[in-house]
Parts: sequence; structure tokens; C-alpha cells
Amino acid sequence: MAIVRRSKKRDAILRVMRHTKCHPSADWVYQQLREEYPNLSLGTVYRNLNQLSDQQIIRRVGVINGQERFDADTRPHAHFVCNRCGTVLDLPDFPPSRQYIQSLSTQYGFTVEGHESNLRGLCQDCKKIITLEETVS
Amino acid sequence: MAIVRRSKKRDAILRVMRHTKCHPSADWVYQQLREEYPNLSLGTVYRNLNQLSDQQIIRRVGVINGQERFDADTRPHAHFVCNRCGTVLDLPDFPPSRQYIQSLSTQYGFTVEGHESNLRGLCQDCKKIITLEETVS
DNA sequence: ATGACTGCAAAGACTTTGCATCTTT
DNA sequence: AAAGATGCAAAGTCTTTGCAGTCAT
Repeated sequence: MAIVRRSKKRDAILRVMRHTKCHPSADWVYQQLREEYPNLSLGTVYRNLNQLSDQQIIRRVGVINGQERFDADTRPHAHFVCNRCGTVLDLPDFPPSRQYIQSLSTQYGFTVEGHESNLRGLCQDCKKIITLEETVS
Repeated sequence: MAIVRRSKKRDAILRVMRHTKCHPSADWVYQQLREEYPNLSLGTVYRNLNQLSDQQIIRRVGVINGQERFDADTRPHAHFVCNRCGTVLDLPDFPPSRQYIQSLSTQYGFTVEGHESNLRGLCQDCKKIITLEETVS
């Protein structure tokens, strides 16, 4: 509905999003920009990440360890999520077949707008840390 | 670690979980049990859902519209999630291939413990409501 | 009896929002 | 000048937690 005007803060937020592959939370983006924009407020980061998601310029990745995470790469792809530290890695997509979607959407009457495919487990670093912890105990 | 004792409240919570297919939030479970256990507290529901998840007796489905949702069906399966109302439907699994997991876990050094596969879109009811809204405007 | 479980209320973590002010067009 | 964008702080929502009392083994 509302017209979107350009703003320096939003440009900067999008720039940060596009220059990282860490699938950031709002607070992470905020921390990156505090130095450059000392009066930036966390609320503004939230508002802009939400607006950019609504415009489909970025994507919501989901809530990980209590925080919504975002991704500037809107191409279809899957994620690996570490169950311990929440690190997210990009993976090639493993989509359901057209036939799968077709038959289920007919059966249940829903419309499919997208899919999310994640692997869950332990990242390389956390595997090491857990091994260390077991050694100690 | 800690010994687990049986409790009536936890039994009831698990019973509710097993008798619904709505993939409930903590509050939904709480509301179902308020009449039967007028002194039940929401904190107890949270503690028990967390404990049951840790024991892998139930599963976390993820955060939908701000609330963690749970599922008593621990068999591998996919979900459809309505982007508007948050309804969750069970679907047959569409897992990544063994080869996909094998090659990526080798490449990145992570260990895969599971996968999540969701379709996202609009459920049958929400499709109708949106059509109505468009008619009005 | 021991230690797990619970109710209650407070605290915590994250996100949204109201309002006055500043910017963009 | 009009309307979107922002800072700030307050409010909102969901979840966790400390503590004293209760219950299961």
C-alpha cells in the first residue's frame, strides 16, 4: 500500500545483509552498523528487516535459538542449522517433486507458495567442543 | 541426567498431545487442561513440553507466528504450514537423498541429526477468507 | 526421607509500537 | 508541504526461572 521512500539506514541494512553469509538476526545487523551510525536504533533495524521481507527483497529463515534470522539470498536453497550454536549454512535445494505438491495441494485444498528444507545437526566446530566436554567429564 | 518421576500433570499433557493433530503451542495445551486441572500452571506445561522434547517423546515443530509448536508424532514426516493462520498439516516425508547428506556432511564437516521439510502457503480456509476480503475492497 | 514436580509470580528475551522529530520527494 | 522513516522508550508477547510447598518412589 504505502509508498516506499529510500533511506540511508535501510540502504545500509540491506548492504550489510548482502555482504554476509551468516544469516543474521536483527541484533547482529544492528551491531554491525552501530559504529557507522551511532544513533541507529534497534527498532529501525527491525522495521526495515520486516519491510524488506514483506517486499521479498530478503527472506526470513525462521526462528533459531529465539531469534528470527534473515537471508538476503532469495534464490531457492536449503539450509544446514547447527542445533548447538545456531550457525546456518547454505546448501543446494532439495525440493519436493512437482507431483508431490500437485497431489497434496489437490487433496487438502491448500495453495503452495514455497518450501523450506533444512538439515539439522552439529557443525564442525560444535562437534569438536562436544568431544572436548566429554573428555573432561 | 536427572531421574524422571511420573506425574499426573505430565501424563495429562502427553495425553492431550497424543489426542490432537493440531501441532499445539504450550498455551493451547494449557487451555485444554484448565477445566480438568484448575490449578495447572502454564509454567508447568512449558517445563513438561520441554522435558518431553528433550526425551524425544515429542518433537518441536518450530516457531509459528511467535509460538513454539509441538508434535507427538515423532515419525519422519513433512508439514504444510499456512502462512496466514499458522495451521499445520502432516504430509508424507520428502527427505534429501542419502547421497546429498553424505556428500555435504563430508564437504562441510557437519553431522546430520535430522531434517525438516515444510511446504508453506495458504490453507483452504484462508484462501476463502482472502477471496472474500478482495471482493469487499 | 530424598529429590523431582508444581504453582505462582517475577524476571528475561525478543519484538513491536506510539509519538515527536527528521527526511525524502 | 505531505507522508514516509527514525530514535527513544514503553509496552507487548512468549518463555524461563526462583522459591516454597507438594508428591512420587
